Amino acid sequence: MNQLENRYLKAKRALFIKAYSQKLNPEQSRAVFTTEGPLLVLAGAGSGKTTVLVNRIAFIIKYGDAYFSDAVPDFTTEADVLALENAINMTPSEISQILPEFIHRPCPPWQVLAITFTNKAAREIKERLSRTFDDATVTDAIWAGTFHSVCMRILRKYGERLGYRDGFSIYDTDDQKRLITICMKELSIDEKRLAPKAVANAISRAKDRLITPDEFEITHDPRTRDILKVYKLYEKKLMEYNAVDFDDIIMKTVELLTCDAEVREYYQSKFKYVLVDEYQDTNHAQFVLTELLSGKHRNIMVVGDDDQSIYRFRGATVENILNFDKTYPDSTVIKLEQNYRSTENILNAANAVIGHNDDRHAKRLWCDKGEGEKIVLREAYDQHDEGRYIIDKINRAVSNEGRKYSDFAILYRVNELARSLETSFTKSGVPYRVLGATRFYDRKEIKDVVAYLSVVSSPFDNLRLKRIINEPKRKIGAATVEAVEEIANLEGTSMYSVLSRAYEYTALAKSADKLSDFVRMIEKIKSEHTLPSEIMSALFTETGYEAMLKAEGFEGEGKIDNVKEFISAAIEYEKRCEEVDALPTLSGFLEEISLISDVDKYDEGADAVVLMTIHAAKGLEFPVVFLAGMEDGIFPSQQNMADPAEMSEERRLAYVAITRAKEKLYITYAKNRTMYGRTNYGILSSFVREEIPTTLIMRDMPRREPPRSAATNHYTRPTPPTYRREYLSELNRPSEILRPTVQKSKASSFGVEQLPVGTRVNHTAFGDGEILNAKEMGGDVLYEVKFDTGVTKRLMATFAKLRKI
DNA sequence: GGGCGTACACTTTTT
DNA sequence: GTGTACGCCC
Repeated sequence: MNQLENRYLKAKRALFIKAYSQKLNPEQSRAVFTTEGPLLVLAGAGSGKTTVLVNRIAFIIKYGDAYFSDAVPDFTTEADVLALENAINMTPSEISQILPEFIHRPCPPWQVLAITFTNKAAREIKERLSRTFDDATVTDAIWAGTFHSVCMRILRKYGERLGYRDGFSIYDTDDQKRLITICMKELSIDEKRLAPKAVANAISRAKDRLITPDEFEITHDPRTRDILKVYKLYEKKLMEYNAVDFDDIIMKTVELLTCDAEVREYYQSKFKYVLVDEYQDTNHAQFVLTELLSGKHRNIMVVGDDDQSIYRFRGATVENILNFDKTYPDSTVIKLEQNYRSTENILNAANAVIGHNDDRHAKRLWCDKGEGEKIVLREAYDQHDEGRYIIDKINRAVSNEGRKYSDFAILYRVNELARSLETSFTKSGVPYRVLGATRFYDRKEIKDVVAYLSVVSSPFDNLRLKRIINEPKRKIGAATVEAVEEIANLEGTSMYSVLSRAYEYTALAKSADKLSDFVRMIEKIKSEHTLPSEIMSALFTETGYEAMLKAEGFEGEGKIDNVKEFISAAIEYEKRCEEVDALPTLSGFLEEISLISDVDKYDEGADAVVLMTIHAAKGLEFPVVFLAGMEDGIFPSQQNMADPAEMSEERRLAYVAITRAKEKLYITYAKNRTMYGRTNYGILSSFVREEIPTTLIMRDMPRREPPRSAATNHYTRPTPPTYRREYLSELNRPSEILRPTVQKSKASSFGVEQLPVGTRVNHTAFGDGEILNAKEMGGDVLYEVKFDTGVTKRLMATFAKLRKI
């Protein structure tokens, strides 16, 4: 390389860094500009990982590999180089005017693939990119999606090469367990000796590791023999039913890319740049998948934090991130250690805990935010006392410090803790939402509608057919269904095919009318409608499902509302398709709803406290975090306390929990806790007791102990918060707040204004509803409100800011 | 074939 | 404490 070329490259690099890294720190800039070759970015919690991902994609699309390629344009002259060298003194905007003229080698957006774990993360990347590119077609062309959605896109296109037929179904863990139970029955394997759940888990772990039934190892444990038998039959049935489970979505895509050279070549050429988020949580199958997809150009960038690997129980292997530099000896490794989220006290606590783990990439988070407040530790008498304490702290901060309810998150190790917390919240009237407790798509009525849709979409789906063939009751009993299944097995056809020819079989003579009616009904709906929402509406009424729910009365009404909400989700899906000029299809809609989770729907806009597990909170941040149930046996979990590898994972989970907090962290634990109907005595978690330095902690002592009536479920009013004027205006709520003023409620002997039964009201968290019942209680009013979402809540007037509509 | 009563299970769960 | 799954009986 001659002198001129050297100067050219040097000047170019300096300029790019100056022009494009204004908002980035030096490590972040390096990660953005290192576009070529394998790159590992170790991004600590809150270190601006998404910023790097988004900027890097934008940089690649705008400038491609120009910057780091050693190519020097032919036209480079002494004058060009001088111009570049002089440009270093220019302002960034002046530079950006000059640069594109010199070096401009954009990468087409469809050559970029960004893989995340959650839809939320994918959506965030797309949203931030759309702010960079005015042209929506650019953002739409980038493949940014979850592992599963990316693979489904490939499978929908080439799945037929593996034997899948149009409209194949996606089985969730519930369907998977059902099918495994069916297989075990067929194989006469005793469910008492071998739990279907354990088999499901074993098969999932095998698929995570790309182990086919042929490669499945039988150990000295006799149960592995049975597991293998089930695995084989399960696979056979999945194929027959034209269905994949969640693990198949990855595994079958790997199989396709491995075995089909044409498909592999197509995608390997297509994806010039591959970016993988949350790499520490990838399993072996996902590791191989990313290897395959990036195999040709080798421009693979992985971002992650080995300290935040918390899905080992689902097959994630931290080794993928720990060994990346060994897998790719020519890789670049960049560490992001500056944290932009939390204060020093919080970070030091997190660092202290995670420091007890070995076998990790050494790194230490730092920040320039200052010490901040100490971590508040509170011992509660029991779970009710714990709930009251948390609510009291929230109410005080909302009244006195100008906090919003949405500034608070309550995190816990197990969903079970949400139960008692929810009771406390309902009584207090503080708006709250529980994430992940009962998932919308896990509701029976929704799953039934999905089953109907699956039958319409794919006639081979026997599992879903069996779910709804007699729901609502059509007098088609288990014996008939079994006979149909047997015929289908003998003929090698689907049950639906047998149903459509029911009169041909003497064995079905008695029920042939009913079976034919069923098929005729499905076929009629199929022929009359094409839009998912129309099919759903037709199914809902014509199958008699709606009538069945109506007959259920009160509870059925809620279910009807849920189905209607589900239908509106389909309408929204159709609208979205229209926007991008795509055809709305039933299988497309079914795919979308199969691959969506609760956290994806977490709406940061609503002003309500959010309750969720630590797992669900990963990737999120909150000004104030309460870490509840911090007792040995709960966190760390009893089951994991003996195993060092599991303890490391618990510790990483604690690290994730602590680093969610931006300004203030509360840790609470209860001396007595009733769980699953049993009361246990608890002591403070060893993570706090032994690992967080006491200098970072301030103990908040209860005023008296034990609190009066703490053991009973009695409601004790928290200190009445004084609401500031500004608070009301902040909420931008012009209409009257239907809450007695503090003065009024103190003067309880005069009673409080009580809304008549039947009044329509609005609640910040639960939406609109109707008052079912109103009862005076201790100078306050306890309302029972049925919300339009179907839930009925009991709320105290003083705290539930109900607004008359 | 449907309804009711009694066991039993119950970490975490991005998809 | 609560939800679900299965078995028994009508």
